[in-house]
Amino acid sequence: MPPRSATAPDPADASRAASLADVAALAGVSAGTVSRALTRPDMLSEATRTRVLAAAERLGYVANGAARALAMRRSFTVGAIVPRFGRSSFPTMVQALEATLATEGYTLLLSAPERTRGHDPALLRALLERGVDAVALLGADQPPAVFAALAAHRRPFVMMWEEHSAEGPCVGFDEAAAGAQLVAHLAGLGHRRIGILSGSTVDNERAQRRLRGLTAAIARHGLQLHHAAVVETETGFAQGFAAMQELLARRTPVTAVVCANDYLAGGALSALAQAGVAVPAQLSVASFNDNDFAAFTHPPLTTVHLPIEEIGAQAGRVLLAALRGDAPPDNPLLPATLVVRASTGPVPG
Amino acid sequence: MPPRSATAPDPADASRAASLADVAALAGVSAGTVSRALTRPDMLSEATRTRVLAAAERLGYVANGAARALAMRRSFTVGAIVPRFGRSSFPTMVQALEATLATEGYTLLLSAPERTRGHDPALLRALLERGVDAVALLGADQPPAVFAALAAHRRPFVMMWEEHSAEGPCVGFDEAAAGAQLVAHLAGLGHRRIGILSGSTVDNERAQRRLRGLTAAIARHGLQLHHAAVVETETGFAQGFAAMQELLARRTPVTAVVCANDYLAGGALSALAQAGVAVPAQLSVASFNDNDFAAFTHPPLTTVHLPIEEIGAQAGRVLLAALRGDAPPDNPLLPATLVVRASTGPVPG
DNA sequence: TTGTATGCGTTATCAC
DNA sequence: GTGATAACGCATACAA
Repeated sequence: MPPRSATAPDPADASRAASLADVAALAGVSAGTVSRALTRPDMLSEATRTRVLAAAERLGYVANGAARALAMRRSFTVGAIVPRFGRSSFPTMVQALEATLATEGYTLLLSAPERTRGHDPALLRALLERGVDAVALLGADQPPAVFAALAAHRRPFVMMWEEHSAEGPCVGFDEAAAGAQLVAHLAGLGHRRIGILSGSTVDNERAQRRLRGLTAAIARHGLQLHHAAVVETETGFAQGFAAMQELLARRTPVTAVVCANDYLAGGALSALAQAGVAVPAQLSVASFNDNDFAAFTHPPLTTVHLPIEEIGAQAGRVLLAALRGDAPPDNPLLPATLVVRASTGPVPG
Repeated sequence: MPPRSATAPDPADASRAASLADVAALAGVSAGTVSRALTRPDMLSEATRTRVLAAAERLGYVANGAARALAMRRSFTVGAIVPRFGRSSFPTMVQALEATLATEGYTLLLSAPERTRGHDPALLRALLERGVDAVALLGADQPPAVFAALAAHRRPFVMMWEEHSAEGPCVGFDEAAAGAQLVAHLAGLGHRRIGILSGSTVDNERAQRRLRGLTAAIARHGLQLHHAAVVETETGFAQGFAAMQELLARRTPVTAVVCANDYLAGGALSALAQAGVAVPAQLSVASFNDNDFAAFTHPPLTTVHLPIEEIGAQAGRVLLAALRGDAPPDNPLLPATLVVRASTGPVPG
């Protein structure tokens, strides 16, 4: 609910923006005709259409979306709630979402709350008030009120970066399979003792799932994972740097480390370089690749590559189909790809 | 203009969302009273207020923003057009903008076009149709039609990441001063021959200004800049990697390289490490710091630090002041700070 | 093909 | 303090 305190920029400005009626007057037709000229050009005669269009052009007419939304009961706007937006790979995803929605005339209304506001149901409410036709969410880990509100307002929605949910359609990749690829690769190289640099799992289902997938795969391969070899930290270059320093300080006898993302891994590699630990001669490092610079660290990182942009694009397609009333598109888990690079090698000794 | 082809999700759904009238009926009051209960609680008697609020709660009432925008002639929405969003430091800036606007109840309507759509006046038109009360732009390098439309619709606007413009208020930092700090630092270390890894200047005023500032400072210090020592490339880790390889291949006798941002610099450092060039023993590297991981590369980068988030926050303040009808806030160029780290050192030999 | 009339859900201006 | 009532600007069903 917007505050009532603010004062309007031009409360009672004499010259307001041109309306349909203004255009109609100038063109010498009725308002209805102008409306049709703009939205169903083929319903008009060539002559009046060009006359109306010229008038609209001359007045610099821009439709009033609020009035249109009110009349049509739809806004051609899609809301997205993406917390912790500024420090992540999400912008890429969101841009892809935006591009896909734009193909059918939809505009993205982005809610990019800071962490603390991340799960505030008021965010969705704000979006609904804005009249969004559909909503894209990050993950399925939402307050029940969110799904209730979505259902009450009959708004199609999709959960991005999520595998499955009883609540509705999800777009994501198979985290467990991705982690398993990483672990299998390391196991194949002979590594038995593996460390993990995990993203912070508090209040973050995605980080939790990623960590679970890794530990499960490690167990499946009969490898060892000392809890002292798992460092959990916020995502980021700096955090990866510190986390690796922490891991080194603990002197756990791991021969390989898996990082939950390439920001972390980049920082970790820097810490290793600074500490004089040779990669992969003394320690192998592998990582999930969220941000596409894994290939350009030194040494280049072995990663599982995740199609981030594709999540946004696919999420857009899911929503568009729902908005059209079409059957939902094929929506499989997106495949993650193992890319072996120089940062992993055989066990030392 | 949205396409007319799409069909509504629930064209004539029997149970539509609760409206003011519904709440009024349930509470046994008039619609006007409900409106007041929601937006000016103090104008009502304690009794009716609680009754109305309870009714609204029970019906899960959410205001219709389109109707409100139509009646109030304002939407409490601010538009932002930020091209090339996915691969940059802009998300940080946008999140700060969003946070600042949220303090006064405004929502951000983000237009994040790909490069090719970046200067399309249709983007602004879409935002205006959506009824935004104000607009944040990236840079002053906009088609004239943009400023004309903004003026015609009397929409306050601000240009982010921009120093000065006759068109309106700008928020940015002093690129030339920042570059000068970098060059002065290198000159002080004895470097005479300097190379530059620039962002792509085609169609990018910010990259151009950054490059100009650097070359001017280099000239001022009487240093040498061979044109062969300037490599221009898209921003990104991968691009920095390739650009540095290119620079090395050219065998220009530079002793220091300045990178236009830390993504580029990170890639460049990786290329140097891979090529066996010691930093800074054989080559010094310094950089603009857009993304805050300069401290964690190996070696850590000497940078000028740019307060990216502050741009968004300040831009938000400028807009809010204009929306309030207040005088514009003090809006000085944001200061850039030189941070000397291990990647720069004296001239070899 | 075009004009007319009505409704969309709020806010705001009056009366009471 | 509260209830009618008139905009707000557009889309659309229906009439012409």
